[in-house]
Amino acid sequence: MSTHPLSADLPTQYHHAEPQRRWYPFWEERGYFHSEPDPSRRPYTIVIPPPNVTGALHLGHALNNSLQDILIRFKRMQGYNALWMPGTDHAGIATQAVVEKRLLQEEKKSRHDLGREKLVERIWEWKTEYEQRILGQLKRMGCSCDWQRTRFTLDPVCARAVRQTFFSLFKEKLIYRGKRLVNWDTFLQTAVSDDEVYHEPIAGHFWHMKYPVIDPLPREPDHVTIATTRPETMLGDTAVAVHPDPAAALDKAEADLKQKLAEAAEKDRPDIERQLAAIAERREAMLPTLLRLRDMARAGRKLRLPLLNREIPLVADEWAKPELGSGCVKITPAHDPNDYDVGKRQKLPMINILNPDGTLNASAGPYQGLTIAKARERVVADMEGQGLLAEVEDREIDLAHSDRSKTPIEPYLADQWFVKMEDLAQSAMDAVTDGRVKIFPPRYAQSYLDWLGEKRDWPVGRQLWWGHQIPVWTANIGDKNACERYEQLVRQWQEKWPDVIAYSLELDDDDTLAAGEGNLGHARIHVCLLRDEPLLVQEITSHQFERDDDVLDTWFSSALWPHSTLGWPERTPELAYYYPTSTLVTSRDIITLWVARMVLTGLHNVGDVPFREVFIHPKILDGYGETMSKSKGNGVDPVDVMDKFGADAMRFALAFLTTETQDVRMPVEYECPHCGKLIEQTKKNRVLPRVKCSHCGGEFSTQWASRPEDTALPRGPVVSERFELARNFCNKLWNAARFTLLNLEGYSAGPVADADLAVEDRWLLSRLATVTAQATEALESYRFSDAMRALYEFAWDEFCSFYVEMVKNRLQDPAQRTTAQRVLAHTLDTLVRLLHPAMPFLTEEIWQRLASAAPRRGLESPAAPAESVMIARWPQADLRRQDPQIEARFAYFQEVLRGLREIRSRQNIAPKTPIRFSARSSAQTAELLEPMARYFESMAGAQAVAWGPAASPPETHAHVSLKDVELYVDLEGLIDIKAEVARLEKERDRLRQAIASKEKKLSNADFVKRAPAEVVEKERSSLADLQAQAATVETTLAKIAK
RNA sequence: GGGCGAUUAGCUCAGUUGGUUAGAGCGCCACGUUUACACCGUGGAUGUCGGGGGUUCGAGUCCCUCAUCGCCCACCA
Repeated sequence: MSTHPLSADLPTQYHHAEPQRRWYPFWEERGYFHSEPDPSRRPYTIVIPPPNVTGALHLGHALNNSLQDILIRFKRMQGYNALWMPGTDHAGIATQAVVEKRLLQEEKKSRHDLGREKLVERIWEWKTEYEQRILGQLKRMGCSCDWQRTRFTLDPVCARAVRQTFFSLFKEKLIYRGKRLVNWDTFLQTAVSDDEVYHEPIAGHFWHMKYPVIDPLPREPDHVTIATTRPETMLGDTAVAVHPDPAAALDKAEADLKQKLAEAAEKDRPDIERQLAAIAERREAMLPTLLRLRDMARAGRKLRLPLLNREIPLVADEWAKPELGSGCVKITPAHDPNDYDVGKRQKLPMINILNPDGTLNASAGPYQGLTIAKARERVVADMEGQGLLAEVEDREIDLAHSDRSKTPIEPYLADQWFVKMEDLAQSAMDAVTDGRVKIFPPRYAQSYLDWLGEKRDWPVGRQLWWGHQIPVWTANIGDKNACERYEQLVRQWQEKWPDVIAYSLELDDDDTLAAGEGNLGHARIHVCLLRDEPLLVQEITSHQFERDDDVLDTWFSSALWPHSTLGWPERTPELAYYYPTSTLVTSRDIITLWVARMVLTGLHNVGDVPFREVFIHPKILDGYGETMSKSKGNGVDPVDVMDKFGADAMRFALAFLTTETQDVRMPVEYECPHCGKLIEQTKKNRVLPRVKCSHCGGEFSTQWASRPEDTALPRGPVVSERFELARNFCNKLWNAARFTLLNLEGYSAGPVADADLAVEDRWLLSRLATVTAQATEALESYRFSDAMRALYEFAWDEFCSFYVEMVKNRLQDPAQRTTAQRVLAHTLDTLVRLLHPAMPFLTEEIWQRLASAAPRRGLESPAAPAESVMIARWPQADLRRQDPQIEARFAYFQEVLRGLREIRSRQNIAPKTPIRFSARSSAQTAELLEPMARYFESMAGAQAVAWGPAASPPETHAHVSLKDVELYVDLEGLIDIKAEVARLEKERDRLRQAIASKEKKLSNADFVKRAPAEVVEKERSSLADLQAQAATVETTLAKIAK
């Protein structure tokens, strides 16, 4: 139709770039993204999981945000007042680490060279750059966020919420000071969180060392043996423990093992039996010694800590397991969490032996100043020199490393602020168990509940500079009098600045704890300020209060996100209207870190849950099944995908892949900018800033390029064939629209009477009603893949492959053209609305073009369409149009059509050669099929000569057996006997096999007796069918053979 | 060590409450430019549904077990 006036403007391929550029500003300018509280309408609200400003978004984010936008657009079309609250997260350590790393690389400076203020300034610059980039990526994706409300977790609105939350928790004594083992990164000189630590097995040793007993009595051992993988920590030892009742402990261990043995599988038994034997042996060999040591511990006997010559007690504590090692364990309270507990129970001193840079401090005596590695060597050598090294075993150790610096982690205990979780956790658990918060898929509720159920207190401090600084000022207290003085002082301040200051006292657990340089434990008073009242700050600092250097865990501010973004603690209209929000869309790895904490802070601060429903979506994995992350280099920039395939294709593909159980595997390739060929992305090349094309040898840069010599190269985008299905679908839809538009000449709107509808119209409208209902239901229950699949199949297989083909004739017929146009326009209109949430740009492009070709649309009472599909009404499933009889007719029609085409194909009959056929079937089926005769002509070039039970095969024919229909094509002068015989023999074999299997089933007396009668009946009739088919095939074969 | 999930065509995945001969897309083979679309159309080939056991008249689907992979949590003197 190259002569059509519109065709020049309608290329045969959909070009995504132009519509993407055009329609986003169109929507934004009209304010469609913006929402204001409006009590007359129901709100639907989503708060974005704020992306980290660490770097650009990857495909995982693209998935997360595509789904949110699909929901928001869907609900907006359904008439909800839809708000999608956007924003970004400061992401504490992650962001600080990337900026520090860059500082080191580019300027060879550490953060200490720069100082706190300057570093934070640098991070803000980074944040500004990446926030822009992230928001730009979201816009390119078509996200319909209310940008006027964009928040950042460090902006004043969020900061105020953080401050208020911290203050009230502090005041309620839900924030307290405690000791916690921190993962100290000696390279970055900062603590890193547990999830930024990875374990790597390295070859290490297990050293057995002897600690002499001081003045052993007769019959007492003169030393105890302990074992360790970290011998240098002995310098911080303050006791050795032995079990208080080793005999009972051994009994229990034995009983447990026996229990296990009883339940164990055959192959595990030898191992358990070995362990049991070991315990028996131990009881024999070691129990007397352990009992004696226990008695010595009770008697308060002391050991001499070698090398430092410190006296340390032998204590009785259950932490020492008689079934392990020597049965005795060294206690280093300041460097091991379990030992810390022992230390507290036994009131032991706690000696920190480390400096922040990982060297040993003064507590290490002669080893002061050494690095840990050096100290380890020296300690081992010195112990050996004194004859105190009993044994060295080789052993593989799972050593903790910092994810940021790749250096080993040194654990030590430090003062930390904790949030007491007992009641808060319980409230969050209740919210899920009683259904106020629903989690989809439901199995994830389990991990949520399990994690909260442990009610572990939440350490909220981080030794960083980037974040919300903890609003606590601390003064050391010298003595009891000073304590009273301070309390009095604070009370005065409280009178002067009511509700702005709270305080707490931190007293030593025990005055006998060792104090001094580098050691833990002294009394302090803490004050927490709701805001930085200048006079008050001046006042407290003048009394030797110093502000805590640490900042809050980044999750502390994100925990408040649903209410802080709405203005809490102000009682804003937004908070009243939009809170609780409707749906949270996130990934499973932060259910505990984030989702659970939002629920508990929401309940604590606002008194209600933050959201009604949580949808947990799959994770995007690379071709190796690994999650995408920056450190692995396997992240894919959605912009690459959108450049090549378009935003609509990317969104549709991601939603199409979002099933309930399966992660999304996404093997990717580089596309060479020189030759256009694809190069597989491997573990090796995915981290490189430049890659050499294996086809043409040309070099190109990747997303990791930062040096000028790399960025100067042409960029090789990362692509994946997994988007092709969606890209092709976009094109298919575009062409369906193109066909419609090219055929709407002379279109006039007007009501369409049922009597005017052709059979294919009624079929299409019936299917459309069903698909509308399916898609709506699927989206409402977060079954994105089902929704996309239903629409894809309807659009492609039904609308394009059948309806469009069938309607072509009628469009040529002036008498039928009008109705055909109206149905066509209406269906495209509906389909475009259904697809809009997933494919916003393409659907808007079609919508706008359709608006000029068919300015009024609809079957019953045509009306002008909305000015944008984005604000058009979501289609209502018109269930009255569902017509099972028509659908049954079509099922037969499609089958016969397929049969005709199959015969044509296997007989190599040219498409233009007309054929004639007979279809033998029941009268009922014939009645359904007969009216379709003209479509067999137009769509398969086949003319029907006979229908019904009496239809007989022509002399020479090709045959195919369909459900309820025997189809014969007259092959007079056309037959390819060889092809037909081969085909029929194959068919015969297949039928024989099926018959045999059915007969076997039906000859099974149990089956006939026990299976429901209808199932048996179905099997019987199906067998009869198969036998009839087989008979026909046999006769045909016999005939042809002649 | 505990928990969750996965394992179905060469690849990536669907498969409702167990019930005819297990599906899709890509890829592959053959044919085809039929006036929306080659990012297309028509047809075709391709599966011991991870292994083993069990329940059942009947198992891809339910139970047990083993294996492999992934994720979460805990621990590692």
